[in-house]
Amino acid sequence: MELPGSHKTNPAKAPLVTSREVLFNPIKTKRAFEKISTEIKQIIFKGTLQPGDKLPSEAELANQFGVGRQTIREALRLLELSGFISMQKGGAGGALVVDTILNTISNSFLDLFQMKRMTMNEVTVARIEIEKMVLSNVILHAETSDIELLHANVQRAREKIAHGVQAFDDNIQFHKLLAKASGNQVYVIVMESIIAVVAHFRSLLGMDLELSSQVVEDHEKIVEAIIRRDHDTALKLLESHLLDVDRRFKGFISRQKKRGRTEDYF
Amino acid sequence: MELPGSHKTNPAKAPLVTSREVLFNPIKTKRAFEKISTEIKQIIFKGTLQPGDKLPSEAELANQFGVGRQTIREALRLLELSGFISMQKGGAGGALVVDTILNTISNSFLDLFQMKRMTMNEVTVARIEIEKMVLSNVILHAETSDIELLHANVQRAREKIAHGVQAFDDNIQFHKLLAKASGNQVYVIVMESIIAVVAHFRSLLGMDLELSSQVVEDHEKIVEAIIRRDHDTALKLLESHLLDVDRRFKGFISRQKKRGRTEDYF
DNA sequence: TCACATTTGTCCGTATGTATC
DNA sequence: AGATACATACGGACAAATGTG
Repeated sequence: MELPGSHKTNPAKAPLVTSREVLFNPIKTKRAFEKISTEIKQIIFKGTLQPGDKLPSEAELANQFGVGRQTIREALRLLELSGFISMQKGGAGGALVVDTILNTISNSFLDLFQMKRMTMNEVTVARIEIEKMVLSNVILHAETSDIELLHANVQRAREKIAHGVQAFDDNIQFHKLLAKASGNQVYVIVMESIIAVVAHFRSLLGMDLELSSQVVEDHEKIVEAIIRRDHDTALKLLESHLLDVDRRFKGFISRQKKRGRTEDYF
Repeated sequence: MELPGSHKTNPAKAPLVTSREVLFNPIKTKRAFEKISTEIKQIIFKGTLQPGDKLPSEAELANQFGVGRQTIREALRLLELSGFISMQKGGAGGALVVDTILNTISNSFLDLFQMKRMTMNEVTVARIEIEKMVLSNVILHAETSDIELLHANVQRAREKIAHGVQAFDDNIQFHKLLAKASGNQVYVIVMESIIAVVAHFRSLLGMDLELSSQVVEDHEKIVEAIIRRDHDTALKLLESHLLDVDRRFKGFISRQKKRGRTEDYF
């Protein structure tokens, strides 16, 4: 791994224009830790540093970049929150290159919900349309291996229900697998984000075994329709499934409102 | 504003379970700056701190939380990158509460693209389907004020073209306005993210005036169809517009490949 | 099992640049 | 223009965690 040379106190504040085609240079003069963060990010983009690799220790990075350790640490915070590295304490610890960017996006999406920049109603409406679109793609060109994953998911969930255990995580996972089966990463990301909000919301409400059981049944029928490549039936099943879950959500809410809870999510 | 009391050296590592329904507490013991970050985030969620408000100075925050300034700084980095605050240096400076979460999501989405976790082809395919869906919503229930914004956008772009100036930003903005006109924030976010990738890609290629001009013409026709509430025509126009832009992208790429550039985006 | 080395996490003091009044 | 207040950054120090011999 190669890291750029050192330059203390930022001599003469050189332009340092490596990017091309940038009209109107950013107003904000980049701070040292930002430069270092983007520098390391570029190295990861280039593939020189890959998930699994380890960055040098903070002290060494400070040496190589010619800055203090505090600056390095703030740069690492950026990379960590962006999903590029994960920190590990102790002897053989350090900054490990990972790729959890997807997670980062879901978290920010959830932040938007908690900032009340979107309502649960908007999420539901968009979710139904998007998920139907995804399902169309799945039926058109899903690989059998992906369909098998869906099938396995439902089986696992069924067994849990049979043992009186909730299948919360599996039910969430089902929709992620659906997006994956579409073969388009963009859908995976969008679905993951939307599902994060739904999961958050559901965990606020609490789930009972009966609902979990109903959900698994719905999922099972959808998978069967997918296997038969029965486009229309699959879409109808999905829509009624999502609408049903939505109704249950709203039922929970209205019952809670009567007990004094006034948070409005819809 | 109220900030929690101080407690140095984390006495006895108390469970501190404020969240309900959390089975399997997180493996990673939260670090001080993470706790402080989520603490402040909660205050913002609650509405006690709103965009426009200012946080106390780093020194004061360090006092109130009973930690060192470095810890506060790292917490502020998290909040800054998450889009909750923006730092301002100088006399009356400090941490200003803002809401640029949307921006954060677009940036991460772009990161995924640069990590080659998705291809330009996937983006285009998903974009066409999603944007058609958005447009359907626009025609069904867009407010006239939103349609006027679309109209004004096209007019502004036309004037720029007439003066021989590119309308890059306006052309990008058009699609964001379209999402806004759908009335669903979820679509706004998804569109913003996808458009961020498209804009990045386009800036890599460079644009000529002729393309910009063609784009504006397409947009204008789409707006006209929206005003007439002509659903089918609008969707057809949009699809051919997006496919056309995609063809031009691919044309650029194949010409560049002949000149030795081998980056594969599709 | 125990000591040791390494590395992150945290604190303090200090200096500097910068925007505001 | 000068004073002030603040973020930015450096360096040294110690605590805590974790793997290793």
